[in-house]
Amino acid sequence: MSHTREDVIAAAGRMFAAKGYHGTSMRDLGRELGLLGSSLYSHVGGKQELLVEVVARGAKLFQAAADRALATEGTAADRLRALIAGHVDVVLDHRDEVRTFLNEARSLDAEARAAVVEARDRYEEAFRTVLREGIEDGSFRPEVDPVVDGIFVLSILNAIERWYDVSGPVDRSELVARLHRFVLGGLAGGG
Amino acid sequence: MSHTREDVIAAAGRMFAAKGYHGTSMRDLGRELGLLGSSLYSHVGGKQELLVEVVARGAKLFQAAADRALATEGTAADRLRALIAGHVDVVLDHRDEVRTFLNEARSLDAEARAAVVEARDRYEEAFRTVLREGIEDGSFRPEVDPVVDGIFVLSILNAIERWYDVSGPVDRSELVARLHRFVLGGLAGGG
DNA sequence: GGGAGACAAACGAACGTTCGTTTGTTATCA
DNA sequence: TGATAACAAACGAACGTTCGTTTGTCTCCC
Repeated sequence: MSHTREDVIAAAGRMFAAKGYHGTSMRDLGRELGLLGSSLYSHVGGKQELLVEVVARGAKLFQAAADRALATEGTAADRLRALIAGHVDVVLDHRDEVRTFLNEARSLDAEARAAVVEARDRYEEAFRTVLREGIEDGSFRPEVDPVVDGIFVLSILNAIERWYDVSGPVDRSELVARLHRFVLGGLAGGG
Repeated sequence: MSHTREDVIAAAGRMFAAKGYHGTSMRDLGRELGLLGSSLYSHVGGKQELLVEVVARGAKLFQAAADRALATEGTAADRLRALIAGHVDVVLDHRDEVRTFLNEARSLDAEARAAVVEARDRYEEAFRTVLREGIEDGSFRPEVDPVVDGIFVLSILNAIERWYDVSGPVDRSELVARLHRFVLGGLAGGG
């Protein structure tokens, strides 16, 4: 029973998400797969490369979800609802990559970290765009700031990974419904 | 010119906030103070003790702010506004301790980490209490869930440290005003 | 069909480095 | 003079990584 490069990357995602990049040694990672740390170098160039691979997968998942949501027909509010639902799906279905993407990017070397910053900005731009549309068509308050209020929305979404318990009392659809009410209320309400 | 224990803890707060606990060595920390790493042991028991001290200061600051805000006269909405403004003050005035408290607690050993979890829960309970009061007196929607929506509010607040730029275009009072509108809209609005 | 050669996967030991920490000594100042 | 602060050197452990070697599997040719 042999291991593939993808096995190693998946295990790295699990370990980095649970213990952090610096908290995970190559020997830990090997043990997770029933191997020695040194054996991982048959599949992978090094530890940093593993982090790059996991983070890249996280970035790609978010971007794909945003592209899908932006193609939604209907009002700006509809597209924002789609962005939120898509974000929740990514977080809950790919938790390890998401955690690593959100929390371990600072352990990347300069070049790879710059790519993450750019990917994150492109993703956030999707939210800013929808907010601008919603302000224009009157769905949202005119004093809404696409940048600042966009950050508020993303702050809530990016935190889900830290507290949400899949086997807890709140199921996925209730989570999305509560997010929709809170966020759209925050943007439209009389505050 | 001699250094005090408090100097070392303050420098540790700065370094842990900037580079993380694992990303900061005792030699780095000594250099920050013009000392050797080994010289720090004249003032402090060890690296882990430094983290405990910094995190404890962060926890204390948040709790004191919550106690003050809860003593505010007026409606539940007034007290929530006070909680938010108090949180912003703590974050902006004690950024290093806050960053360390929020991001580096996972590097604490089990005992100290348990204390952090408890402190955080006590702080969040202040928000849940105000939310319950606001639901009861009709300020907030009856479907508001004190736990889940409380997490939403705290997600926004805890993220401020990550993006807010003191010398940027948004000053403190505008930040607080935008937080108030967004959060109270999210809890009261028609969604 | 069966041995020879090629290949990838994994091992186990060792490398150089960095880490947190300890120890013993020196200098400073009340 | 005696405590305090800082230094300098060293410790053992852990780290990421490299190396030479072994093991198992697949392919090709006789």
